[in-house]
Amino acid sequence: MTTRIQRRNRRKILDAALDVFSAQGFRGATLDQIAGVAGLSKPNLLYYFDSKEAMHRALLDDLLDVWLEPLRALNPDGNGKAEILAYMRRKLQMSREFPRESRLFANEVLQGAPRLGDQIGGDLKKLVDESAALIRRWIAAGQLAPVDPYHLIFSIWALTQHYADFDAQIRMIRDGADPMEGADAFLETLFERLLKP
Amino acid sequence: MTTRIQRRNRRKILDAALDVFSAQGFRGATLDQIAGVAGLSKPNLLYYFDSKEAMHRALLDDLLDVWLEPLRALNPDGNGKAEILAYMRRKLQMSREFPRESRLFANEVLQGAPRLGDQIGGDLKKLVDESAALIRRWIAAGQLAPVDPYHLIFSIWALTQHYADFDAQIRMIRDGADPMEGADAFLETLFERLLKP
DNA sequence: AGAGACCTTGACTGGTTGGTCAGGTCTGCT
DNA sequence: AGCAGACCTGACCAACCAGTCAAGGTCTCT
Repeated sequence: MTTRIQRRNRRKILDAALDVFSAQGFRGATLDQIAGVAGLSKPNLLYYFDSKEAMHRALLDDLLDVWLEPLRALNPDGNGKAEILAYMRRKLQMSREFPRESRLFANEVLQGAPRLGDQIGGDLKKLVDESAALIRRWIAAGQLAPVDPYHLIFSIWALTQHYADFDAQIRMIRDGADPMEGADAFLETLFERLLKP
Repeated sequence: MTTRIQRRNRRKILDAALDVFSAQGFRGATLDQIAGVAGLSKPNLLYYFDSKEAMHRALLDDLLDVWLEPLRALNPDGNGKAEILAYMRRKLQMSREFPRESRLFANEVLQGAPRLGDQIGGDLKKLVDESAALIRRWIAAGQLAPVDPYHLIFSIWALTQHYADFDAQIRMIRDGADPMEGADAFLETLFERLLKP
């Protein structure tokens, strides 16, 4: 049974942990930092989670579901090009709404995905393989230009997540303007032209 | 004056540091790991570099020059579309040849570029601004489809570096096959279609 | 109100890490 | 050979860090 206080504090801790892990990486983050952001004492963090690693794992477990939802939402009966464009838009929207999650994921993968290897090799791979097969069917049906489906998926990931992951760089180059200003239109054009049969 | 031994050992240390920093991030890396990879003792590392941070800075200083060289090589008198495509090819080649450097850079930017802020805000921004102006001239001359030059540059960075930075993920999805297999052809098609006037 | 479970924390511990230092070894030069 | 300077290291230190624990505070339910 979980109490009201438990729910509130677990949420506060995970939110703070996401702040810190996504900005510093797993090893760079300290429990003191997380405790500071959460407004709780360090021993109290460890009352709710067994270890620093448990917090990280809890975040990653939640993350993968959310992260893959847009890909799962591809509709096999829809129009190929429209579906891919919609997928791209959803991914871009996620970078806008959940930049911390994007950076958490990026940190993890950059370091070889030591704590995420199983799920990437399992669930994620399966979903990507299925989506690739679906894209191939769309191509065969003439709804999409013939492009490699894997690279197509990777390119959507790369382009959309770049705005969240490299936010600091883009912001400095663009003098602090919203890094994603104009991104929608640009990506729309890019994929429109790439995919036109 | 620098001796032969100094040159050899500095090189060994920076190479080992690049290995470790790019795989673990700055805070995640330890001097013991670097010493192990370099085959030198920890105090010996500190005989050649004042601190852990000095090693990191030395790497970043070297890096930015190499990293921006392809962008500097844009030829204002060349054909716009051909120049951009050539730039993309050079960037992709760099991801292939220098994946560790790419990941070092990604780690740094992901964490807000705390040790690279000045250079990104200075040299890099200046170079990008100039390149963007050049791209606009090419567009005005009808050599290139009218796209936002900043987003065009970002898209090249995103797509090419993704193969180095997210290597672990791509490798798992593609069952260990060379992650960049087919990338050249895919990106060629993508930018060809995007940029055709 | 009172009992009992739940929540919180100051003080501590053992291990790790960046960095120091005194003294020893090697190298290149005459 | 012998010397000066460059190179190297074991032993050490202070700071930091994840995690523990006993003791005290708070909430909830009757």
